Amino acid sequence: MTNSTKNNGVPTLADVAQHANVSTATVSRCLNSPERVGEKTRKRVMKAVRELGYAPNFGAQALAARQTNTIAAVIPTMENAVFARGLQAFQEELGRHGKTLLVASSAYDAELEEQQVRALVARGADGLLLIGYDRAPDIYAFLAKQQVPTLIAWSFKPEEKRPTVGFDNRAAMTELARQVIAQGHQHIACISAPTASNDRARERVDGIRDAISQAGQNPADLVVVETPYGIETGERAFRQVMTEAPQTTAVMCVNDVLAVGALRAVREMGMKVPDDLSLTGFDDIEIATLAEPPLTTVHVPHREMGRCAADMLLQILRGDQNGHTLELATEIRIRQSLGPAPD
Amino acid sequence: MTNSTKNNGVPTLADVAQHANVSTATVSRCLNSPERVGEKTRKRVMKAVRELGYAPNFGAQALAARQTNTIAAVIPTMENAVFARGLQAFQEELGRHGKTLLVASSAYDAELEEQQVRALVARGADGLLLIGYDRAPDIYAFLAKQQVPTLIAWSFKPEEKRPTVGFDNRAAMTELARQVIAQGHQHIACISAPTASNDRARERVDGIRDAISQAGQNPADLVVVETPYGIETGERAFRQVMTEAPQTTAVMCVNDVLAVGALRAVREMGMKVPDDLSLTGFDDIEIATLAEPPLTTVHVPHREMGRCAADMLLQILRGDQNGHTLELATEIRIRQSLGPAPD
DNA sequence: TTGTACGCGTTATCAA
DNA sequence: TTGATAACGCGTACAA
Repeated sequence: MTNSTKNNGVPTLADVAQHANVSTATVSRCLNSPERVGEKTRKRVMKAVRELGYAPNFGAQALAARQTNTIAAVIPTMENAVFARGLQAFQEELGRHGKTLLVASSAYDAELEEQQVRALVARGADGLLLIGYDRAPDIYAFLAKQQVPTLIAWSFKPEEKRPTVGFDNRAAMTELARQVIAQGHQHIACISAPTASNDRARERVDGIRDAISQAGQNPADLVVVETPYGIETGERAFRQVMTEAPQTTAVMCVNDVLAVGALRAVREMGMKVPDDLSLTGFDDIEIATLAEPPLTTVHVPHREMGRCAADMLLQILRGDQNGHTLELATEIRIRQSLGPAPD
Repeated sequence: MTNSTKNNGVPTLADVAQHANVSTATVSRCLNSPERVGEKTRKRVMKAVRELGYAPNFGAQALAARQTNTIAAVIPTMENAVFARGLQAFQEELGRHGKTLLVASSAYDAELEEQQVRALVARGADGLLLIGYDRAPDIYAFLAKQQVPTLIAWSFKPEEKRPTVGFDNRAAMTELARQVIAQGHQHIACISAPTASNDRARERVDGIRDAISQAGQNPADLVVVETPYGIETGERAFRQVMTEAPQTTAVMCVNDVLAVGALRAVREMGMKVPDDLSLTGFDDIEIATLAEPPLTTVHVPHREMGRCAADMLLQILRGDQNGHTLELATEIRIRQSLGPAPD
């Protein structure tokens, strides 16, 4: 009985070896370090590989080689264009280096994220990409114990020492808020994603407060409405803002999608942007320029972040001991949704 | 020397077994079929698992169990919201059943797709999700040989017998084109993605031709400009359309993103939609309603498709021999970008 | 209910 | 340059 017959018809190394009249070791070498095999032998082996349609068994390979060439990422959701973009670039760069991407999404749920991390590590991920710093300490402990190199993206706090590629959410939002204040707005409100386990959102809100302080006003006065991600939720949140703080003249949203939702609500309520009310977003995804009027927002280099994340993680896996922290620059994009405060 | 010391400090089944004073078999059973283990023993074992931070070694598990619990998908790009959405739903449903998603994107490149498929299969994917029917026959042959259950999504042709979940691109577009023609448009043009290895795009274009035929006109007269995916490319394509066929009064795009690009070009050229020119899209993603004016388009249930795809693939993996073909309904969404033909 | 022992398909070490 | 063979960590018949 040939091996082939046993293994469901899927050819194994042994089958190839038999077919080419060499040992399994030689076949393995042909595939992994061809230069260490004689020209003639190699040709014969490769022919056998093709003829049998051989592909290595992943489990066996992973077990013996102690690595999977697989990198995992846990993101909040692929439906958010910022993550889709970043991940696309991340994957492309990984692919160039022979690595495969394993993805899971947490739906912005901390507990689910923990499950996903464990699942992906169990699936043999050689490295891991996570979004933002916020998570339970035991996740970090688990990753340390399992020795899974982990890179944090989308956040950057100078005082954090974990390997990171991201931008300073707080500083970026402060800068944007300054511009809003410079337009004479005294009553600013904020629509935010839930900040409980999302340092990106929290930092952005705090960034607004920083600017308010710097302008000599009381940051505690900032009206903040938290709501899950989505256009519709942004719409509802805006109505809530205007109920709680009808004197508001500028609404700063922590992302473009919420801002577009708010924009809709503004229209439905019969007001004009920016004449009656100014609006800002964050991320600078396509809908920011498509919106009517186009959104003032913070441009974030998502693709570059994805690409850099891949490079850095690869470097860490290679054992490079350089400082693995990279801060990317953001840029304020002033567009028509921001105007002077009405009298 | 304990096993633990050998294995880089990462705990193995044997470590847990020793820690809990049972055999490795018992630990394995605790994890995979807890009901076959005594209450007390199980508690002790699970405690050891937690204390040691044990996670099963993927390679070993895959090798022994002969399956990876991993499903792979190759999509054109995650940056296209339709795939991001579908894949998100696909992943959520898989997660509910303990499966992990492996993704790769082909950047709409047939050759790259082939590489990705081979890579993912080599990574031990238990099943595969592909977009559309079009691909080289040897890919299908390879998948058959490797016995990897494969499901096609985003397309549905009644005559194809491969497991499929999708919609009839051609019929949907025909229906939309009928509505355009009903508005009096005699000179229709089309902006399409490259049709060479993309049956979805090709079918949509052919759908327009069908409607033209049915209206008693010559389908060969349809002006078609092909261009890669993107807003900017849509813009350029529109200019080309108006150069080649200035008499055009309606431009049908094979997706919303191209349509939004065209919409921009229309504006820049000083024309009005829909007064001077009508425009349609396909997919009904968010930008379709955000555009000014909102786009007439074909609504596609992307999330449902993703969810169904997961269910069907899971069913196939389980060995269910039912007919694995599901046609989803699309729906025309008439919005303001479509108006009567100008005189 | 629990334990023993073998097999899974590779890689890597060592010798030839 | 090539071959024999021992890991690799887990699942699972089979035995107890």
